[in-house]
Amino acid sequence: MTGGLVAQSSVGPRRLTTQRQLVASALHEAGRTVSAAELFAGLRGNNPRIGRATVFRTLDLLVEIGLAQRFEGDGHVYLYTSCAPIHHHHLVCRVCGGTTDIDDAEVDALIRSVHRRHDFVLDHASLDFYGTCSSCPAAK
Amino acid sequence: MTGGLVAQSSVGPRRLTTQRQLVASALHEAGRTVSAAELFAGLRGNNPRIGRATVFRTLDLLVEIGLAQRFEGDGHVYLYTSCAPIHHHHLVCRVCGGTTDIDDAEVDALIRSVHRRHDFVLDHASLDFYGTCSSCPAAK
DNA sequence: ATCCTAACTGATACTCGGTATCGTTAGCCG
DNA sequence: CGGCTAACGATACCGAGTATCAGTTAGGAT
Repeated sequence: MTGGLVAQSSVGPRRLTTQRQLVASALHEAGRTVSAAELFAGLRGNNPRIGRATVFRTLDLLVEIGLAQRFEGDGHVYLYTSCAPIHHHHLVCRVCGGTTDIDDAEVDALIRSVHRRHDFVLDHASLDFYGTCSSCPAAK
Repeated sequence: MTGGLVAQSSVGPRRLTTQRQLVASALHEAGRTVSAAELFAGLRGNNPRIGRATVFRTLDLLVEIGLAQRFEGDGHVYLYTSCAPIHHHHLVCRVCGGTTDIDDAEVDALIRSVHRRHDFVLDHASLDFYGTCSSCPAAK
């Protein structure tokens, strides 16, 4: 693994601040997809001295270095989930916000097939699927 | 086919207004994914008497009756494309905005497989893929 | 240990896509 | 034609995300 909260030459040094640790651990402890606003509200509850902008900035950073993944939420909201810094695909439940990893091979087969048949390069980052997991009522 | 611009009992009568025809034809003539704002700007150029809210309302309506499809744009923007009122999946090029239909069978196989293996009901509406088509430089 | 500097922060103002409201306009059925 | 009411345009509003900026602080240099 090459990244982390403290890194790296080409973009300038990064600093491990308490706010960043707070955001990262809050995201990790959530254990499901959460919105930036949700995370901010939770963090404010415990520690009033953290700014809204900082939460957005830190989430961007976490995504950039691969410690979080960003999803499209329903109403123009970004949702985030903590994840290992290797690429994989997700099933995202629209009801409970839970995520499940998908077998890469399955999806990669589709990607190859699509590429072969349509001359189209899929953007892996967006290959996440949305639906309802079995333990949720089909609310909506 | 059961829907159209003029329909239907259970939700009350719908009216075929000039604005709706304008929006629908503008979307159809675009021949690619467009944002509501883009569509609004184009329509205003030709006909100053059309409201922003009407464009949003009409696009919602078109999606509802199946004459348009909504995609997640990049920065919390909805993108729309005109389409036949039957369900199918798309490849959406992030560079040129073009769309290509995907063979349903291919995707349905993945859906079935995912459902069998993960107890997860995929929401068909969101099964659109984003990437770069072969005729676009990999800008970004 | 302390100093220095630039990365980082919180507060706040802003942008902008989408929605709600409301008085007016105009389909469509009789 | 006349009336009912869906749909309209203008405008105010909302809320997520971004930009700005003066103050703060991590962390390497001394």
